[in-house]
Amino acid sequence: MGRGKIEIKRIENSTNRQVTYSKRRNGIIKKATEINVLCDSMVSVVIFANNGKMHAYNSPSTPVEDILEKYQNISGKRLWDAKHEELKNEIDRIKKENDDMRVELRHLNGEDIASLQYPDLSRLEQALDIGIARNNDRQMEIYKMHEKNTTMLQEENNQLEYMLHKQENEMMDWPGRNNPEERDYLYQIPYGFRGQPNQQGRV
Amino acid sequence: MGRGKIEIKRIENSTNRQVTYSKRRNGIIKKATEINVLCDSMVSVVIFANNGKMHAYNSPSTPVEDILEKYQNISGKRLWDAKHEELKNEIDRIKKENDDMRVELRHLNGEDIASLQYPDLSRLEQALDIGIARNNDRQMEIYKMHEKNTTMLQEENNQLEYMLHKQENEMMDWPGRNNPEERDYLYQIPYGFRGQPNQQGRV
DNA sequence: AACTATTTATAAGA
DNA sequence: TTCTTATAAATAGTT
Repeated sequence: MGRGKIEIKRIENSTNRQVTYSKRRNGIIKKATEINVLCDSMVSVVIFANNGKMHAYNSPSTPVEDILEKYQNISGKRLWDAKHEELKNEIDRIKKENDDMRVELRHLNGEDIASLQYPDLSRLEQALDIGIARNNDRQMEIYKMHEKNTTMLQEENNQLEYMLHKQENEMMDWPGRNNPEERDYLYQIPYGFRGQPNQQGRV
Repeated sequence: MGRGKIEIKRIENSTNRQVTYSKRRNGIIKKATEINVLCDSMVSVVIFANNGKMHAYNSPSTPVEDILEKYQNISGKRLWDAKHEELKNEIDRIKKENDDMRVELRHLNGEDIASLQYPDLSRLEQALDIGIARNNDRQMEIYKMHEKNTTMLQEENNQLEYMLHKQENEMMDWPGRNNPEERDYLYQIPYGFRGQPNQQGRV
């Protein structure tokens, strides 16, 4: 399209090439904007001239826009690689931490200790002893708490029984005192309403 | 360029839009190859159709080629994201594993157990007991080995002493038996040559 | 997917 | 570069 037909091969005349580049570059970018508008498609065009200068078109607000922008940025690839490298390094680091802990756990469970020698063994024993001691403390704590609760329940029970008997005695002088249904009434009162025993220390 | 002029705005007729897209897409890509050849420039064109399908052109052997290729690859963006996602998921997974082990380790060390209740506590105690037992076994094993080694050394010593006395007695009838220098000779024989005591069981 | 009348892009020239 | 313009190429509407 032009005054004459041209073969599609490198234009040797540098000035000519430069001019053609400029014209056709505009042409492509115009076409890109057009297809974007007409067909509602995302387009990205990047052209690097012979001299290194870059021109680009990105259809606006497309999901790829920023990504391609990053890539058009010279450091794009490196950024990507760096991110990967970073993530991989983190994985390696955590994996190592993981392995170390796994070994320690196995040792604490008494596995794989056939090769351990003295300083390590006694360190391990010490750790286990501390664990046992603290576990015992905690168990004792729970035991004491249970004991306390039991005592409290017992007290509650006593009080309950006392009230029951008091009620029975009082009912001797009331009408219906010989009616068993009425006497069972106390048992139907929900627990929470039967007076307020000390509730501190409950779990 | 066509039977009639069209306004550059979204083509509402879907079929029409699809056809126009297809034609113009080919046009742009043709132009891209042409400017690449004619002007020796690097070009990259990526077009995403409305329906999500992607077409792309990359001028061959440009420095950015492989970068953009990744993007122009249909799953390019998704691959990238997927790779990142994958790595991040792995990190999360390992981190979780890590945390679990850390908690277990702390529990075995008797830390953070103030909130533990019974089933867990006794399970922990059991694990610790097993650890202690195996640790003891190992320590006993090492102790026995030491004992054995000591016994062996003692035996060696006895044998050595025996040989020494035997030598002394024999030397009574030899010339130079009163020469102290000659009697010290035995002590200078390297240990390994003084007979062959049982060496099994050495560490 | 082909055709073709027209529009558009652009090669060459200024 | 930019403008001009003859002509090649692209493509809208049609089949």
